[in-house]
Amino acid sequence: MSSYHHGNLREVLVDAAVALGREKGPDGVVLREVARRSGVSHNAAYRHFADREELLAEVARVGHRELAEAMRARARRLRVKDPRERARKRLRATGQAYVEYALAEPGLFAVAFDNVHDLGDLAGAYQELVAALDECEATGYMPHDKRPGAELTCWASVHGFAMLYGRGPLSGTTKRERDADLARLLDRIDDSLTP
Amino acid sequence: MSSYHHGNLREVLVDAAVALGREKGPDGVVLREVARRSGVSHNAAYRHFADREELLAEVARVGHRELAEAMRARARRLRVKDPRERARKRLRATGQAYVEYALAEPGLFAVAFDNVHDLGDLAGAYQELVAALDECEATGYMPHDKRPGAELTCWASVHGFAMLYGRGPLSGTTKRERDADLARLLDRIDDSLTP
DNA sequence: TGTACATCAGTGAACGCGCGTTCACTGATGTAC
DNA sequence: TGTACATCAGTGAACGCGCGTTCACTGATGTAC
Repeated sequence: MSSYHHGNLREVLVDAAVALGREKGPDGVVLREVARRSGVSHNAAYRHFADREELLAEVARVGHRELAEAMRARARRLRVKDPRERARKRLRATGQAYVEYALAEPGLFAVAFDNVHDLGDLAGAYQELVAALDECEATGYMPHDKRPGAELTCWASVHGFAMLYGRGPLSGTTKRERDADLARLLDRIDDSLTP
Repeated sequence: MSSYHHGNLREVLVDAAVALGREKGPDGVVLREVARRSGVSHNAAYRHFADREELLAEVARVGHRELAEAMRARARRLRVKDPRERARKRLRATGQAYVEYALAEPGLFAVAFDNVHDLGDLAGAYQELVAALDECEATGYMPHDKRPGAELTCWASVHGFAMLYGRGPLSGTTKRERDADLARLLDRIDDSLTP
């Protein structure tokens, strides 16, 4: 299978780098280890990437994509008829997916978060939040005057939660308790956006 | 001044390490650089600390102390008579101080946050938040059923904000806009905790 | 169909860097007598 | 008051580590004729 001319070494390298990112976070994505895992000499990567940073950016892109997809997937699963109730549930699902992805993939999430060069890098996830909030407003679940800037307050809450319970000071919390805390956080977001 | 036997080298080392932490964050606290800045050979620190981690823990303690003090100072400055209004303002002040410290001292904040070994390390700052929330409840500003777990939702919001606008993806925001966004975040926290 | 040759994708050795940590040491200090 | 000596707080050299990156190279591939 492995001829001298590899053919798809680039993909293999990215895969290995992503795996390292998952396991060890940003500092774990080390060129020499990536090469080792790809069964290739330690400088072969330079045929495909200018430097380490370029490879890391590729890993970050995978993280961005996965996060956005996790959020979309969860929204898609919703089966609620009443439009306002649907909007509410969708917003919750969005936040929940964000936190759960960050906690399930702390390494990759950290790489993704540390390597946002353009805000567009987060467009996928961000647009999912925007859409959820738009739906809340459109259905009348959220009053118009609460709409401006709602992205930022929601994002901050949910992101902070992920940090505190992920690598942070509350990482020792049991899953049971953490789930309850997350539910309460989402309740409070609801409260803050409704009259 | 500097005799061979230094006398207060330990303090000098901690000061240098704190300065490095402020400037460059956790990875910047490097034993050899600390020694260089203290005008001492690179292994002298081993007379005072078992290893790098022990020194880093000391830097973290300074961060914890400063954060707590910043929060206390801001609460002390309040001059409001009406008890409920005072409680409300105090909670805001607490959150604002947290964010402002994190943004003003990103390096030290990161060291402090990364080196929480015991939750008690954050006791100073945490108790300040607890006290503010207790006052909100005691004065009837916050209904009793919103009290449980309020620490966590407040902390998450404010911490997430600091992350997003600090080193994070929103670090490019102007101070003017950031202040407005923070004010709105605090508004929403208010909304979420009041009937 | 066969062959010369340019191009491409790998290799292996080496460089320079900075780090944390350990070791045997030495100069300064304080204390017992 | 002076001196021997234990103790302590520094020093300088060295080790081993792993990294990113560069260099001259070589083997494989595809193409032009």
